[in-house]
Formats: sequence, structure tokens, C-alpha cells
Amino acid sequence: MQIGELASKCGVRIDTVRYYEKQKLLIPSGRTEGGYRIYSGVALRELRFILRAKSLGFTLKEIQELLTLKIDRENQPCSSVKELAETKIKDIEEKLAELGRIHQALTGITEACCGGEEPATACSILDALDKEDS
Amino acid sequence: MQIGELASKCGVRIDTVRYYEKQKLLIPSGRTEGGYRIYSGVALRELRFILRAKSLGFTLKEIQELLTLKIDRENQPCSSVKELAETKIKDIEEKLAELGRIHQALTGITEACCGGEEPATACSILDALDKEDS
DNA sequence: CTTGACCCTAGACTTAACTCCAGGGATAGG
DNA sequence: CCTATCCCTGGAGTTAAGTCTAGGGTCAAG
Ligand SMILES: [Zn+2]
Ligand SMILES: [Zn+2]
Ligand SMILES: [Zn+2]
Ligand SMILES: [Zn+2]
Repeated sequence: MQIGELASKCGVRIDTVRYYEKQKLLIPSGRTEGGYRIYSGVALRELRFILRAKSLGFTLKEIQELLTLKIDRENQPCSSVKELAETKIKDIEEKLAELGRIHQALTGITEACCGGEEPATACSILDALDKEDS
Repeated sequence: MQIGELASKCGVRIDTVRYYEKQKLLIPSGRTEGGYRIYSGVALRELRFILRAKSLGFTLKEIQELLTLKIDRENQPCSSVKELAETKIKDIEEKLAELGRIHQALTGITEACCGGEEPATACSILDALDKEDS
């Protein structure tokens, strides 16, 4: 399989595949005489692994660690894998908490705004952003 | 007030203040003979406005729009302000939903992992990322 | 007058994850 | 042989919001 087929099977661009290679995430099984990259079914599986991990919020750097563990599964403990996952979960929970805080604050000041066509001289949103305290 | 005082009063770096100026968010009231920027209390207030808007998730570009509305409050309708806020709220809600989805998926596959010291040959996390379907 | 703290500019660098480009080579079909 | 479609490399550009650097000027105190 050439790079174009691999990419289209996974719904990514060719450049992305080459980029993953540069990041040492996905090495082609070989090259043709002319220098074309060739990929096996293993590579296809690995690319899907990468994309699934990405969709769960892992960065490419973290995916590298996951792949390292996966390749050597027999000698790596579950605890290492779980640690990566739990760290990521904590990241996500922090982001959720922060976003929730922002959401609450913003809906609070927005609900108080009439949203009408009269001048915004007493707009609750502008007032909240411009207030003296904080 | 010079730039250093303004910056430290707001807890930002001098470079940040100059960056905001380059983005047309915060123009100094004037310059000394030697070329030093001078800021008034109005600028201080405006910088705080910018920082508050930022803490609510607005980008600098959006803050520019907010400032434009604020400067001309008398002639701008509440509806314009509220629209900006509501768009931002929708953004945040989308991010919350996406993060929630990820969180759920990730906690699901993570809970099933024993996290022990035995080899990860049957680790639920690696399996979930490597599964055939999806 | 010298020192130290402050300030100036233009422009390069940072992060993450691509994306695009120029300028070419490979390969298959007709 | 010609053409279309694929592929190659190295390097530059993208986004957001700064951050840093080099090389210099300003200002107040002592
Ligand atoms: Zn109103
Ligand atoms: Zn309003
Ligand atoms: Zn286990
Ligand atoms: Zn496990």
C-alpha cells in the first residue's frame, strides 16, 4: 500500500502521514526502488491507533509513549498505561472545571443584558467587564 | 504612569502591553519627550477590561469588537453586545460537550484497566485504542 | 559623571499539529 | 514516447498570544 491509499483509508492527508513519520510515530515498512513509502496492514492499524488516541485528547507526544508501551506490551505493566490515561483524565477534568466556571460567569452577566435595540449605555455585559472591583 | 507600572498593576508583562498596543487594543495617552509611553487611569481601566474579557474566554480579536462597542456605547445597541456574548457562550458549550464526550470515553476504558504491575498484554486501554472496529 | 533602573524598536522565536509549496522523480496506461 | 497520476524532499507558512533578544536611549539619584 502506498501513502495515498493509507491516508485515504484513514481520512487524513498524505502530509499528515509524513508528519507522523517525522515525529517517529509511524514508520513505513519499506520503500520501493523509486523511493515510494510502502505500508503494511500493521501500519494501517497503527495509524488508526494514533487517530483514536488523538480523538481521546492525547497529544502526539503522549501517543508516542502509548505506542512505546504497546509495542512492548509483554514487558510493560498495566500501571504505566493507566497512569498516562489518568493524567490525561485529570487534564480534561481541569479544563472542564475551568470552562464550566467561565460558562457560568458568562451566562450570568449575559442573562442580565436585555439584548434590545436601545443604546448599550447601561449594558450589563459591558458593565461587568468594566467594573471597578474584581 | 509608565508602561512598567501599568503592567505590574495588572499583573502582566510589559511585552504584553506593547503587544496589545500592536493589536490596537490599548493605545497610550501619549509619549514623553524621550519616547516613553504614558498611560492614564483610563488606560488602566481599559487594560483591566481586556484582561477580564480574556478571562471569560474572549480572544483578542473579539475583545477588539467589544471595545469598539464600549467606546461608542451611546450609539450601539445592547443586541450587538449580547450577540457577541452568546456566540462565545455557544463556543464554550460546544467545547464542554466535546470535552465531556472525551472524558466519558476515556474514563470508561480506563476504569476497566486493572492498573497493576502485571504485563499489559490484555490492557483494556491499549485494547480499546487498538480495536478492529470503530 | 556614572550607575542602575527603566524604556525604546524591529524582528525572531515559541507551541502543536499540521498544511502548503517548489521543483522535481516514478509509474502505469495507451 | 507521452501523459496523468502518483510520489519524493526540504523548507516555509499557519494560528494565537505572547515572549525574548540585540542593541541602544532616557532618566533620576548620588
Ligand atoms: Zn440593554
Ligand atoms: Zn446589554
Ligand atoms: Zn491490567
Ligand atoms: Zn491496563
